[in-house]
Amino acid sequence: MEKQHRRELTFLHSGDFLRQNPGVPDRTLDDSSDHVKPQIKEMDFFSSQYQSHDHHQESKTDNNDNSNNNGSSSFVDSCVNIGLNLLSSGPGVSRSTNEEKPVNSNTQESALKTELENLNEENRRLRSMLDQITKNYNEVQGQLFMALQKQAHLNQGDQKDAVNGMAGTVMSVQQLMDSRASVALDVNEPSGSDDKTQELSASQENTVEVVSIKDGTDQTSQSWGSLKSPKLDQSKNEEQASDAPFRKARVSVRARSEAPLISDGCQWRKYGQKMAKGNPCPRAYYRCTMAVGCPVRKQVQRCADDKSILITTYEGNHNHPLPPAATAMANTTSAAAAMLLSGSTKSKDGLPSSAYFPSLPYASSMATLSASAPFPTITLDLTQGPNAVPFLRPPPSNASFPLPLNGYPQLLGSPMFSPPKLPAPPAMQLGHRPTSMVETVTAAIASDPNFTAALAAAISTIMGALPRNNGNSSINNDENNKSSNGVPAPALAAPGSPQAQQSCTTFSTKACNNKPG
DNA sequence: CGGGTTTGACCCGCGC
DNA sequence: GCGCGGGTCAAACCCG
Repeated sequence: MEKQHRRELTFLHSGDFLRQNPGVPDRTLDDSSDHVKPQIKEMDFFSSQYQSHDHHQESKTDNNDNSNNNGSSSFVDSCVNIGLNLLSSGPGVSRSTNEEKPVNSNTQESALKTELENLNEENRRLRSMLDQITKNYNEVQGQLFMALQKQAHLNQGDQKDAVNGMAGTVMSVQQLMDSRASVALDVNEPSGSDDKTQELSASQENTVEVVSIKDGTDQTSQSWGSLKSPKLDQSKNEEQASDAPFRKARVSVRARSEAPLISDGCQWRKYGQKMAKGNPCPRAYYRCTMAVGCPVRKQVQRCADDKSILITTYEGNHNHPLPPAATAMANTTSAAAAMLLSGSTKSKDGLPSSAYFPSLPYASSMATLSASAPFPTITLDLTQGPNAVPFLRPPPSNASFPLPLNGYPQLLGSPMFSPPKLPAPPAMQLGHRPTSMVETVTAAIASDPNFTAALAAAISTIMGALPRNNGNSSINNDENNKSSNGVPAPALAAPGSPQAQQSCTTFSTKACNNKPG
């Protein structure tokens, strides 16, 4: 019976209103198995009304429930319209039926009562509808990612040889950060990766194809100034002014590769190089040159401990469409970043829990926060590849976010979904930017525990061989629910490099990373 | 010649 | 205030 709703969802979910329920994030895609909880936390204005009238409606409740279960399709159909009406007209939804009849007070009273009842009924229906839609939405989302994963597998199969592990390094930051949050995505190539692959070719279109929907509108990029030409200080100043406090979000990818540079689907221009303290290897600075003024920059540096590991750190938002190859990782990383920043998706420790990676049998998520880090950082450490032993780390004892992650709702330029979840802070309007489809999807993924699915998809690409068994496990609801409840966060990331240690949060597929000691 | 890289200088934030 | 380190700039250089 879900299918019937799916259609509605396809367009409904593009909006954010489904997301405005705090309750939703806790559920993941895979609701089917569990709870179709009638309780809807999301719509406050509904709930308030609902509560007040609930007793009235109890008798009717059953009817509605029945209709809900049985005649859902028609129900939903009508509800969609109703919802629209309701939004626009508020309390007057059904008023039109009986109004404007100046009568005596008694009549008015009765009329009001009738009206109230009607409203209550409608509220009930809307609630039910929302519930259904929410559920369906989650399901569709899950299916979507499953499909994407499958696609990724197929693609992987095609270019397995060429890509082999390389894909992992494919990445680009579609829209990372506006905020100071920093997300590190550590992707060390699977051991299979060959040294020969000098240029890591992006595995096209695998994975998160969904995201490949070009936005091109992203613009965002408030953070970094123009490409070179300091003269463009105007824009620079504006940008700085607008998001100076938020500009530090990052995604860093650790790839095990001998190649000096990772081809991630974007074009980069080197603008600087510097020796970093504590690392014999120089750090190179790159700017995205795929579009003029693209604010995205990246740093490339080899891990001091393991020079075979290439650490690529991305910063900024692309203000241009990305090739499929670039979008996959971009969205993953952005999702990670969003997740990090999304308070609701974190464990109470403020750390994303392992529950976020139920779909990664070989991945154990590590969430750590370094007090030394100037901003929250997520590190997805995938250095071990699929064969890595999956193990669950004991909950870290540290874990305490020095930074109020909730304070960065606009991360990744995903205002679309942020507002509903978080009280829209002024900053959001500040950095408001048109939300692209990509952003929307990304944000949707990110701000939801379902992020797991996205991550899984991307990682599947990265690793070049995602264990099929539970590609769909990504849609495990319970897991996510737990996570939001503060599941024992996995152990501290044991970043393989000093750099990684700087990161605040680390997700890793490595059993114990490449850390020698 | 245009675009990318190299590299020393400069700027800025932070800690002492 | 000073020094340090990270990040950026931009002239010089290289390459196709």
